[in-house]
Amino acid sequence: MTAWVLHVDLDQFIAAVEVLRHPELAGRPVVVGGRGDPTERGVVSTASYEARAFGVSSGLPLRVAVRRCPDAVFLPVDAAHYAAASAQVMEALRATGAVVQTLGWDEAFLGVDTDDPEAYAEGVRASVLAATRLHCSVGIGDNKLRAKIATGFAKPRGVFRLTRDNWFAVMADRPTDALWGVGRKTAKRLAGLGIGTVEQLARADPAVLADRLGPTMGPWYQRLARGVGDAVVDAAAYQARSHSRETTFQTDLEDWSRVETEVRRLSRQVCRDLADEGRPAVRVALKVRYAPFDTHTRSVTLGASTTDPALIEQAAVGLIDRFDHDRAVRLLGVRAEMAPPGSAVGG
DNA sequence: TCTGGGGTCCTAGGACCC
DNA sequence: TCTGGGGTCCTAGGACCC
Repeated sequence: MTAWVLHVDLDQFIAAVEVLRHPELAGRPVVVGGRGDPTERGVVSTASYEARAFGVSSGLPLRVAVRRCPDAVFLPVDAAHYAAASAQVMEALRATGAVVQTLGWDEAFLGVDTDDPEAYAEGVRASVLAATRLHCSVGIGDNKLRAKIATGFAKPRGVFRLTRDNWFAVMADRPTDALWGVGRKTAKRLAGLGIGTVEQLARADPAVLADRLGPTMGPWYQRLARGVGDAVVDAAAYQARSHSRETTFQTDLEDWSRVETEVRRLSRQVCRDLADEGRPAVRVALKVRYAPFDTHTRSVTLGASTTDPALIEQAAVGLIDRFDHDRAVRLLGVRAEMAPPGSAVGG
């Protein structure tokens, strides 16, 4: 028996869940995002494969999506409904006997011991489908990084194995942003160093990477390029380090008395999230995005950790003074950082 | 870009202390 | 004042992920 890491990713999860409760939408382009109104500010959360064929993908502004695919059905995000569907999926995964570490609504790592990981992966796909009527793809790896990247090659409705044996055969000539953890900005910086592919990053001078990308990040990017990563799947319940609530206004706020009203509202929402976990805040931050899209944050460490909503709200409101009241506001956000679990509680 | 909302982690400068 | 060196905390911003 060999230990394997499997990465399970639901296919077009949010769109698929919506089609389950609106069967008449099957086969049509479906776009889920914002409040479901493509004339509003908002972006695409998930597009069905039929919509993706028109160039609609996650993160695209709804106003662009409707231009690219005028016949798409636009639906609002229903977070509670997706969370319920997600819980069913995760339960089906645990029922296979694997150690399950969730990664958001629609992804999980599975730790399994088996001599036939492909058979196990197909069993997972069948179990999830039977329990939820949802399709998923499964990446098989000798660590989390490789399993996660493998899933991209498995989609849709498939299985793919990526290990040290075929890592460079599969990845060597791909762009650096094919790696999990390298995004657009880092890929551009690497390109500036003459590093365009995974193989070039794997072979790059470690001293140059450390000097240009930082003593921690430089070596880490090189480990990514070599497919090196940890293989520990941890089923312990996820403990958030912070909670936040933010709102983009459909029309920019010019009236700063309105800003205070909204900050108080967001603070109370955050406090409810904290209360649900029974954990105190140690720090409060206020985020302001001025029109058109200029974002700033101000924060304060609380004198003592607290669960008192009045104190948290007061801290958030107090931060308003540290912003430019002559500018119009596109977005407001309030975030509370929590004491690490198990630490002493003051106040 | 017409650019959401919920998170995590790293970096870097300044304050402060010994 | 011509003002060292190291450690830690606080803060703001950036990058990335789903």
